[in-house]
Amino acid sequence: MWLPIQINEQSAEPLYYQIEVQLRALIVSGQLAEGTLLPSIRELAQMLKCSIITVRRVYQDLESEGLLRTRQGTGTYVARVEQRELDRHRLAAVIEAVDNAVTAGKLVQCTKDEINEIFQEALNKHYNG
Amino acid sequence: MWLPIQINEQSAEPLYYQIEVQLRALIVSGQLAEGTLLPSIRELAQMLKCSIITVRRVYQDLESEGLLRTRQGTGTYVARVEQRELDRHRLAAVIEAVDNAVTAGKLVQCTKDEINEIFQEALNKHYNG
Amino acid sequence: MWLPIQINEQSAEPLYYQIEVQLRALIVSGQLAEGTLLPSIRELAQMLKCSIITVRRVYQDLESEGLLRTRQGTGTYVARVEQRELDRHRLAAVIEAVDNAVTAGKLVQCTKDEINEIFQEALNKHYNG
Amino acid sequence: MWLPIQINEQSAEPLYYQIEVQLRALIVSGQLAEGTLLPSIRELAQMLKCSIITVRRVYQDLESEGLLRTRQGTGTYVARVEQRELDRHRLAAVIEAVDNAVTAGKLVQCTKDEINEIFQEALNKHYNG
DNA sequence: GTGGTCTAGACCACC
DNA sequence: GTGGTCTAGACCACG
Repeated sequence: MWLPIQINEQSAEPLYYQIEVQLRALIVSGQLAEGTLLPSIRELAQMLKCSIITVRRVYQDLESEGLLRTRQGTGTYVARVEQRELDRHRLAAVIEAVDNAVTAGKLVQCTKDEINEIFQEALNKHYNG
Repeated sequence: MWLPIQINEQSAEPLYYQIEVQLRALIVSGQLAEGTLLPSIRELAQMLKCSIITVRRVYQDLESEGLLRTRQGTGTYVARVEQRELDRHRLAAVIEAVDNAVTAGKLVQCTKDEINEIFQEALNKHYNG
Repeated sequence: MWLPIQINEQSAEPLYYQIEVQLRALIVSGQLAEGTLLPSIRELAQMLKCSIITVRRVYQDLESEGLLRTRQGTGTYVARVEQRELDRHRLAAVIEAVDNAVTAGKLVQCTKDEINEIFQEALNKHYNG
Repeated sequence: MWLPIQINEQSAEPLYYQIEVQLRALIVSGQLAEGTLLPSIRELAQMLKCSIITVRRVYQDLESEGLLRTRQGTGTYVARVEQRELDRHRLAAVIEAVDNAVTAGKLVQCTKDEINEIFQEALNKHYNG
């Protein structure tokens, strides 16, 4: 089984965190359906060329968030989560990132229009580019 | 001399980083004019209730960015920076934060409208709230 | 032949252990009489939708406790056990679980009354609810 | 700084779990007040004669439960938690253990009186013994 | 000094 | 085969 997860060696972000963010996104956006069996820890470690321990941490963190479910001897599955909870998870990270951006703008005394312009530019770059 | 810098103990961001961001914003947005004498390292550390080491790091970082200038025995001043350079600095952090937010949105497959709505909400919260 | 054994997929307890506890309870409480022929390993595995290995482990464990007896080619039977031995088995698990509960209460400095109240509530929930 | 934590080498319970249970109990029962600085990871590892990693896991788990707060370079503190939340934490483990005990009793068809008797015995043993 | 990340590798329990 | 625990040790970031 293959997962669309990219690791950026250059990034300052910890390895485990990069993986976590992307795997969480796959789950909460419904690209990995409830009940899906994920690759084993060893497999994913090999795929991502990182240590078993790093993958273990990812699975463990997401399990403690209630998004994954592991059973010894069986494997790791996408957990059953209420739709409402899923939506909350899905938008939480976005809302926080947007809030950070606006806060950064206010800090350097951007006007509402000024920051909105920057935002529309970014939006066009990502969605039309 | 007082500086409008707030430290958030709860935040996961390192102390030095929180201070750096805010002090940089004060400079590049013109709230601290060229030539202004900043508090001494010891004074600022006392004001912010943090370690001297932390403040030293902030001053050093901003000096290496060319925003501050330290004179032996006199103190630390806001450096002379070209207006063009200043503008670049001013918007750089905002642009990056905005880009992060849009990237986060794309990761969980938000539509352009969906993320725009979140953004307008944040904008209203911060500017009209 | 049907056995009233429930598997809880959500529980952290290993599969084999859940089955063992319930099957043991059926025997020591007399709900499965001495000499009763149990389902074959394959049958029970099918009934419980679990692995044959898991059921084999259960039968082996209970046989080594002297509660089951396997005859080559015939099947697995409830063994002959002295009444005294049966009673000991029957209460052993309960006594241990109760002891754990009281220990947990002491750990967080519950008073005798406090923990007794919790216990009476649980008792009412299970027996009158 | 000393912490009243006992490790049972013989127990089947994982090391990290034994430590977690006891440290959590110290916090939620108020024996470690809000804001208390805990021993450093290295210190506690030495005190308990276990690996640094084991202690790290304990601190990390309790932090993700919101009971601890760590800051790099500073140390690990008892977090600020609402009293209501604290009470919930405090009794949750007890309620669960008591429920398990009653369930175990029902499984072997104990009467209400029978299990109550076992419970009162345990209570007397622990509190008057 | 503190905690945070990542590694390699051993051994056990479960299915 | 699977995940779970525990170890030792290196290196980095923060204060």
